[in-house]
Amino acid sequence: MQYWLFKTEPDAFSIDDLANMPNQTEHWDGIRNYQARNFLRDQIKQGDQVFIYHSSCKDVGIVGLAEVVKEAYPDHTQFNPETKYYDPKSTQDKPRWYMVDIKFKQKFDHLLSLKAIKQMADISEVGLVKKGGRLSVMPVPEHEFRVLLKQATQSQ
DNA sequence: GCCAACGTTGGC
DNA sequence: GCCAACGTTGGC
Repeated sequence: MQYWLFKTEPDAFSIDDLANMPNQTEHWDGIRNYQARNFLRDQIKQGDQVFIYHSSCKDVGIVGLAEVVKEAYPDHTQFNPETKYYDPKSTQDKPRWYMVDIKFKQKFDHLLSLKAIKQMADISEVGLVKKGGRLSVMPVPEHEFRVLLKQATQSQ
C-alpha cells in the first residue's frame, strides 16, 4: 500500500465533481508530465490511498481522500485531436500517457491548507513543501500521510 | 495578472 | 549532448 497526492484545479474538476460521478469514480486523465506518468504507470496500485489537492484557486490545499480502483491504462485523450490532451506523437501501439481510476472516499470537513501543511513540523518530505513541488502526481511518505490525515480529520 | 521555477523542444 | 528559447504550473 502506497500513498499519493493528486492535484486538480477545482474549476475544472473538484472533489465534489468526483463525489458526484456515477459510482463516485473517475479516470484521472490529462497527466502530461513524464515523472508523474512514471508514477502512474509503474508504481500506483489498486487500493493505494490518494489525497485530493485543489490547486490554482482561492483555497489551495488537501480537500479529501480517494482510492485507486483501477491501475494504469492508456489515457485515451492522447489519441483524440478534439481534446487539449491530444499528443500526435503517441501511438496506439506505444501509448505515451497513462491514467488510473480513482474512487471518492471522503471529503474533509475542513480544508488542510498549503499554508498549514508548510507549518507542520513533521512534514518535510512530501513534494508540496519542497522544490519541484509542481508535480501533479506525487508520492506521500507513509508517516507524513498519517500526520496529514490526522490533521485533516480532527475537529479544529 | 505576475513571475519564479521548472520542463520541453529543437537547432546546432 | 548542449543550451537558449519557449511553454506551463501554480502560489501569491
